[in-house]
Amino acid sequence: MTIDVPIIEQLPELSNHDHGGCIAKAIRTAEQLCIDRGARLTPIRRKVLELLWESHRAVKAYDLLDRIKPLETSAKPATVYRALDFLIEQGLIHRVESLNAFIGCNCSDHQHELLLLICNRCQEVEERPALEVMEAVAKEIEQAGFHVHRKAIEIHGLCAQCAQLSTTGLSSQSDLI
Amino acid sequence: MTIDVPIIEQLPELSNHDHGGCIAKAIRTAEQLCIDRGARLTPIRRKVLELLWESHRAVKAYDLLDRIKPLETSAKPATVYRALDFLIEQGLIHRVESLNAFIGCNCSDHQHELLLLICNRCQEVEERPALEVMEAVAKEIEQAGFHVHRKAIEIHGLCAQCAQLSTTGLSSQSDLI
DNA sequence: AACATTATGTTATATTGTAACATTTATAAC
DNA sequence: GTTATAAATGTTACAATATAACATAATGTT
Repeated sequence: MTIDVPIIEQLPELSNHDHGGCIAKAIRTAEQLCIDRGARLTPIRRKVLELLWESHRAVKAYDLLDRIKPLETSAKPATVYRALDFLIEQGLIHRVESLNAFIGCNCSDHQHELLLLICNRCQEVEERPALEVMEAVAKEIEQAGFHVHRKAIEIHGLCAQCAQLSTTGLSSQSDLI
Repeated sequence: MTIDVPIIEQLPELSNHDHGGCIAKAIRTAEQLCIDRGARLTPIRRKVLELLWESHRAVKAYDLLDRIKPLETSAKPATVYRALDFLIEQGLIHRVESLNAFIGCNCSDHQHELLLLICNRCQEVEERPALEVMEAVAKEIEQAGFHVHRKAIEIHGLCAQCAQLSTTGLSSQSDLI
């Protein structure tokens, strides 16, 4: 006999901050930004953004779809991918290339060149502007005569808290990806 | 009436170097490395490696499969993915996360932390050790208390030669990805 | 030769993402 | 307000990417 608990419930929740504040702020920011740009944060787009902000984990498109279906019975893959496309265009979310997944973007100053720290244990993703990294990348690129359109800098490993757990012997075997 | 030419034939070939040398060297290196480690560079694995070295472009798994099928009629997706897994484990190729594709690795000294410059026009991928970038990343990560397993640093844009073509007005419209 | 290990064959299916066209909803022009 | 236009969504179908599970074959070890 097994107990059928969604995997997400089994993961450690390390965002021990007022996450409600994160969500509220993200939505408010998105609303204002869309107003300023004359872009339309429709109910579907808004819902996808909210779902992405329910945690600091990257979420897969079909997981979003499963969450939306009960609310919007007509939702299909295209529904979700279109909303994601819109949110990416507006810089409100990021695609995590190495996970085929998406996260809300909290770059306060709309600086969209950043480094993602992806924890293989708790699955949380931290965005860091990492200005010195960006400068070093810019230099390297200039040397190569390359002209940048887009950067994806994704680091996998263990976040500080999960690394702590590992050294204290509480780790599972699944953190060595 | 259309002429049915494989897309790869329509792309500019900018690797105007002795590419045969690249291939030969890569295979020789792989052979020696596998001997040293007691790993088996079987015909399938070797063929996949050779195909990845036919250009400096990232190649998709199913394109590899199409190329292998005529030679190994029993080849299936798993055939290719297993070979790719092996080659990645051995550090002989890279997965390009942002393309879901693969390239031969030429890090001479088996330094496998590197930056990929991916040209959106000619599709060529340049690996660069980018030591200063890696140092900056290491610092940033240390500040975050993060423990690295794996890095994916992928820059999309135009390589020097394609950028040149763009400014001289020979560009297509498809290079702004 | 017998056994264990590794690699490959094979079937089926899961996951991720797009194309194409129809319909609806919102915005702009009159 | 009605009409024209554009934007967004609905819908169907499918393409592209990837893995699981188990069977068979090849290789290495004793």
